[in-house]
Amino acid sequence: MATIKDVAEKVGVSVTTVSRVLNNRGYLSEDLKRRVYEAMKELNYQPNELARSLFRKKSFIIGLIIPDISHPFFGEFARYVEEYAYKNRYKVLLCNSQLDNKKELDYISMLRASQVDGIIMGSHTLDTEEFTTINLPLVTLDRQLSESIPYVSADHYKGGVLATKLLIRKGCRKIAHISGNLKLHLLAKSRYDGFLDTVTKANIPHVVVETDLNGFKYDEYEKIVEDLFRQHPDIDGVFASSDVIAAQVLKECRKLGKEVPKDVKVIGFDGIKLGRYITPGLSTIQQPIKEIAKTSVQLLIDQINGKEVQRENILPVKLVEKETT
Amino acid sequence: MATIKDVAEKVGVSVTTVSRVLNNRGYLSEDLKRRVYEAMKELNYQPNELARSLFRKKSFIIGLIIPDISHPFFGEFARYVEEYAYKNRYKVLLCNSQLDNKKELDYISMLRASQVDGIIMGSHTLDTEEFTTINLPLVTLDRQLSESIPYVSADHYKGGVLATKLLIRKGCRKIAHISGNLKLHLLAKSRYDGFLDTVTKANIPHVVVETDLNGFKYDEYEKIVEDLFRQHPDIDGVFASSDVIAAQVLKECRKLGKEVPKDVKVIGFDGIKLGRYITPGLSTIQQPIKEIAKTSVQLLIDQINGKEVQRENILPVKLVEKETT
DNA sequence: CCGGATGTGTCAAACGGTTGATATAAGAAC
DNA sequence: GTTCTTATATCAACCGTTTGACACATCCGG
Repeated sequence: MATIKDVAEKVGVSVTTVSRVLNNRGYLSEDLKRRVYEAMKELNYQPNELARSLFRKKSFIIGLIIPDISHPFFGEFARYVEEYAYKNRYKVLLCNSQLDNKKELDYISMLRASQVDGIIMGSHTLDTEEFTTINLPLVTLDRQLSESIPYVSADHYKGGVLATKLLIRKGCRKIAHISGNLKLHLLAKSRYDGFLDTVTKANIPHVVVETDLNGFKYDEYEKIVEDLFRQHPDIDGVFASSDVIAAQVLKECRKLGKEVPKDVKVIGFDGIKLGRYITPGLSTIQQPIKEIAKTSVQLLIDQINGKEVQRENILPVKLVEKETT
Repeated sequence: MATIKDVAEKVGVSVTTVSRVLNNRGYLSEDLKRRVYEAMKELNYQPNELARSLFRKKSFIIGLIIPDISHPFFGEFARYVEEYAYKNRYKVLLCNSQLDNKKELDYISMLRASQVDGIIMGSHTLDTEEFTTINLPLVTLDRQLSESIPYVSADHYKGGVLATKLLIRKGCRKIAHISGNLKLHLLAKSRYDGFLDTVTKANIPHVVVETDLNGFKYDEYEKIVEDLFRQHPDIDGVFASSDVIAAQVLKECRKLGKEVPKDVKVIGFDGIKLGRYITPGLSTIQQPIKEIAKTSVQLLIDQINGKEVQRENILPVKLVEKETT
C-alpha cells in the first residue's frame, strides 16, 4: 500500500506538507492541494489509520460485547449499534461471549489492547470487581454495575406488570412465568419481580421456571416447556421472558392439542421483528431496541468526549397485543 | 495506560528487553522474565496492538461486510465467523451495508484504511470493477467475482431442485416460487434455476415472484405474499427462498383460511434456527451455515498467510422435512 | 532598506512498539 | 592468557502519521 511518503515524493514535497493537506492545517495553496489530491488518487492512497490512531491516542473503534449475535434480540441491537456508530464515524468490533466467562474476560483484554475508545457491554458473566481494571468508557446493557458506569435498559418491571395484568384480565387462573437467568443480577430480572408482584396482589396461582442458566441453549427450551406442562397441566397463561421462548411454548401447546389463545394464553417479551412471523401472531412486551442501541452509543461517545452522562437510562416498553392472548 | 517504557523503568531495564520478554526472543533469564511479568501485572500493562500492528504490518483484524446482521441468516453466519476468527486470534469488524451501495463502498475504504488483514464480503451491491482496487485478501459469500477471488456458497441449485421435487411429490399442482433478488448476480439465484428446471421438466404450472429488490424490507413481504394469493388463488405449493418469507406465507395462509399442509404446502430455505420455533414446523432446505462460515474464515486466513486456496467452495444443502409439506 | 505581516514549506520529535546489529561479561576450551 | 561460546542486555532504526517550532520568500508600509 502506498504511504504518505510515496505521495510526497510523487508531488515533490515533504511528508509534512502532504499531512497538512490531509488534515487541512496551515497555509496551503490551492495548486498544492490539487496536486496532492491528484497524486493520492493516482496512487490509490489511503492514510494508515493505525498510525493515525497511534499518534492521536484515539482509534474510533468501539467494542461490542454481547452473548450471541444470532439471538434475535442481540442481532437487532447490534444492527442499530452499528448504525449509530457508523453515523458517528466509529467502527464496531464484534465480540460474542457465548456467555463464557473466560471468553468475555479475554475479549475485554483484547479490546483494551486494541485501543478501542470504549465498550458496550451486553454480556454479563463477570463480577463487579473485574471491571475495575478496564479503565475505559463503558456502557452496560441491562446491568447496573457501579456508581460511575451508565446503563441502558428497558423498563422491565413495567413490562412484567403489563404482561401479567393482560393475562389476568383475559381470565387466566393459573399463570406460569418462564424467566431468564435470575442469578446474574441483570435488570431483566425485574420482569420476574413485576410478574410476581402482580400475580401476588391479584392472588392468582402461579409457577416460575428459570431458564438460560448458561448460554442460549435453544434446545433446552423444549424440554423446559414440556416439563412445565407435564407438571402443571392446568396452566392457562404463560408469560415467557423472551419471544423465542414464547414461540417454543406455542409449539408445545400445539403438540399437546391445547389451543391458543382459547385454552392457554401466551405473551412474550422483546418484540423482535421475527415475532411478527409467528402464527398465531404473538402478543409481547416490546422493548425499544433501536432506542436502546442509540442511547448506548450516544452515552459511550459522550463519555469518550469527556462529557458527563446520566447514569440511569430506562426506556419505556410497550404492550403489543396480537392473537395469542 | 501504561506503556512498555513504564514497565522497563519499573524493572530497571531497557524497553528492548521488555519487548524481548513479551515476544520471547533471545536469551532471557528466568529471573528477568519473572520481574518483567510482575511489573506488567502491577501496572496493568497491555501491549498496544496499534503499535504492534503498525510495525508488523498485520492487524489480526478481518472485516465482515453483510447486508444486515439482524437477518437471521446473517446473524448466524456472523456468529460462526466470529467464533472461528476468535479461535485464530483474529478480531472481527462488523459492517452492515443495509444493501446501500454508498455505505458498502465507504466501508471498504474504511477497512482498507484500518489495515484489516482481509475481508469477507456477504453484501453485493458493487460491480466487479470496483473490487479491483481493494487489493486485499477477500472471500465472497454467494457471489462469483473474478478468477482470483474464492467464494463460498451452498449448493443452491440442488436446494432448489430438492425443494421443488418435494412439493411435486407431495402432489402440488401449481407451485409458486418467491425468489430473492435475481439481478444481483448472486449464486443464490440458482435456487430459482433449480426450481424452474424441475418444474418445467415435470410440466407443472408455476409462478415466480421476485422480492428483496433493495434491502430487507420485511414489511414488504406481507404485501407480496398477499398479492400472490390474490392473483393465484389456486396455488397449492410455495417454495420460498428464505425461511423468513416462508413464515410470512404461513401467516397469510392462516389469514385466508388455507390449511397448511392440507391446502397449501410450503417449504423455505436457509434452515435458520428460528425456523424450529415456527408452528407448524417449517420444512426447509438447510444451508450448512456453520460450515460456510468456517470455510470463509479459513479461506481468508489461508490467503492472508500466502497460501493458495481453492476458488470454488460449494457446500451441500440438506432437505429438512417438517410439517408444512 | 528595514521591520513586520503573510504565505509556503521543512525538520525533527513523538506515538508505542519490534528487531538486527552490537556490546559486555562470564565461563569453557585450548 | 587467548579465543570461543553462551548468556544477557542495549542501541538505533523503523513502522506511517501528526504537529510544534522554525526557515525562507515575498510583499507592503514607512
